[in-house]
Amino acid sequence: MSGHAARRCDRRRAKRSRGRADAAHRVRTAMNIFDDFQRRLAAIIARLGSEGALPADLDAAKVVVEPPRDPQHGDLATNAAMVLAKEAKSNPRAVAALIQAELAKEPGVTDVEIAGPGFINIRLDIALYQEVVRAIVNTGRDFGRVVQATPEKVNVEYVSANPTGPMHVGHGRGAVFGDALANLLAFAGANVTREYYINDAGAQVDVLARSAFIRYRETLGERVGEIPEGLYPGDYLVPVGQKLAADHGRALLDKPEAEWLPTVRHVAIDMMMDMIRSDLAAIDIHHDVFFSERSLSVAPDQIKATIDDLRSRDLVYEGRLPPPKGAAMEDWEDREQTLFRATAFGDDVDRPLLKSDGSYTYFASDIAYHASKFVRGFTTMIDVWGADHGGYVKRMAAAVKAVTGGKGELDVKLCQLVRLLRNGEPVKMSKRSGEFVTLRDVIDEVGRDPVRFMMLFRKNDATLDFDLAKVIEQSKENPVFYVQYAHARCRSVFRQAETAFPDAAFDRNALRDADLSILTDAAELDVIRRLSQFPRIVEASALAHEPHRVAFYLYDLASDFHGLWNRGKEAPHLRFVIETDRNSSYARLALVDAVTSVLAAGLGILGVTAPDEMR
RNA sequence: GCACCCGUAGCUCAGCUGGAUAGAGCGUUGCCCUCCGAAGGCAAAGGUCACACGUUCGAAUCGUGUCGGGUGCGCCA
Repeated sequence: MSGHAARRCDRRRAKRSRGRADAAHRVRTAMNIFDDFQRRLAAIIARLGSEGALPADLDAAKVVVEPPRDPQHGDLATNAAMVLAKEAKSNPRAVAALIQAELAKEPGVTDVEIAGPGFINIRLDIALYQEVVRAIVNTGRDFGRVVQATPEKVNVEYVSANPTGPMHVGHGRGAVFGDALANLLAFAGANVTREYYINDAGAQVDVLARSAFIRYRETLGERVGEIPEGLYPGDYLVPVGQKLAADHGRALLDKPEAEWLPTVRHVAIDMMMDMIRSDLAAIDIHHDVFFSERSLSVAPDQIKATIDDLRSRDLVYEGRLPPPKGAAMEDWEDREQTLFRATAFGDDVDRPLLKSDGSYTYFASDIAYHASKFVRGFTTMIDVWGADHGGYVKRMAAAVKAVTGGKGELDVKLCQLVRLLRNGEPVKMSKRSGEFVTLRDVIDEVGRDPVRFMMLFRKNDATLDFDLAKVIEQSKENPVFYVQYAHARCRSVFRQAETAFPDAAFDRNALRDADLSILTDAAELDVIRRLSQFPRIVEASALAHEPHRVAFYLYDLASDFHGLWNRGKEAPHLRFVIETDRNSSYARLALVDAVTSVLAAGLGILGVTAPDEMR
């Protein structure tokens, strides 16, 4: 399985607490002027409090420092006065005046003004921005990376496709999303484990085994005809049959199903997982842990242990369930069953743990699985599911609360459907015949980078149109190439520089000492401002578990850079490489180097390559 | 019937967890290559943020309700 759905209120709460924890033990490796001023502002508010100008111990939690939407308003804006006014029993503009006077004394601040209902707008010395460029040159691709003193252990479970056949494009979206999210959280300082839950225990893998057994008989010369209804018809099982024939000869043929099925199932699952792993490797996805559902119920039965534990706390009981209204339930049989008290944790109804034949429901296994995550030290769990499993989210969230005593946090990220198109026309897929467009087909046709980038260039909960023709188009219409092209152009500038200055070096050591004071043009500052925002984009997307924000940021950065590039056409003195002006060239190359690093770092988070040239 | 997701320019979508005059691409119109990569850039036009109340200094964003679209609703995973 792969699917599932989401949970809002808890997520908000989780984010707030996470934010506080982060601030407490976070160490940055690179400058973030927004955080910097956030801290300075907090200090000012505290100082005004201790001096009696403002009440002491004001709650500054809602104070933010952010870039104003309109650049006319300066470099930084804060809502501090408006947020604090009520608690200070004063009006916003009066509070603003107090803060304004203090902010104006801060180094690097050239102007502070009060605007509108009480915004405080701050203008910064250009030199401060120029130093951002130097900081990026110094830290390279680690600009924006966060190092936490005690990294939070995060488990990201993604893909988890049934080992019964090839992955389709929908799986691919979840796979890419989960992988980018894992990269992002790691970049933001978390200790991330990438996990795949193998659904190797249900009825579906028995169906897989029976399907493979037919291919086995076929390999041994039997005419099997059409694959019976209800079994997997795809010819990807032919190699499984061949493998069984090679290993067992005719030995399995005359045995009853009960005897051959475990063997066949085992071989089939292994081969399906090999195929899936290989497909994932083709888009550079590699999990740390492959967790077998079956392993939960063999040896010591962890599912039973989990249920027993919940029962001891009165969270499992025997009872009856009302039939769902509205949905067609003609075979509904009212019976007493074993139920998890999900309603005690916000779910709509209590949920069954045992099927009528006495075996565990999928949900029962999943509870034990998430209990295992908690036992292994993960308090933060992220599950990436398909949107068709939306109805499953509440019960899983309830289960995690129950099984972790409220200490574990689960965030389920749902990925909406992918519509596969070619030149705007839907690609036809027939599941019945076993012929459908697999993820591998798409990767082979368009390549890894377009698949990864386009899957991330949309919010995860919005449906995605994936056009096979457009994603390989090499034009501005295609964001993949637009961003990669910006990186290639950056590299091209350095090749140009080496030609213009054959005797010079342009490595980090040379660039970090450049005189950056000539970087004053509006287009240059646009790029630098954008660069300076990268750390807070990383932080915000990591907190929200939304890697698409990084993709959109990169698009904006690429756009700024292309704009700057073209300025050099109208205004030759703004060109990056000026043969007669070595100092200017060094400064501009430092800027280009910074753009290169941030583009590369961001693309790295998305798992997309940053090419040196694209000719 | 119930739950969750979505509704923003003609089209496809962003909107930094409540901020100031709501943005981008495509499409339309008009410009920019003897010049670091035109696979690029600049400009114009385009909006009742589905609708109605509410919360407050302030709402596309939060709450309630309505309408419209999607997904799901023991013994599938």
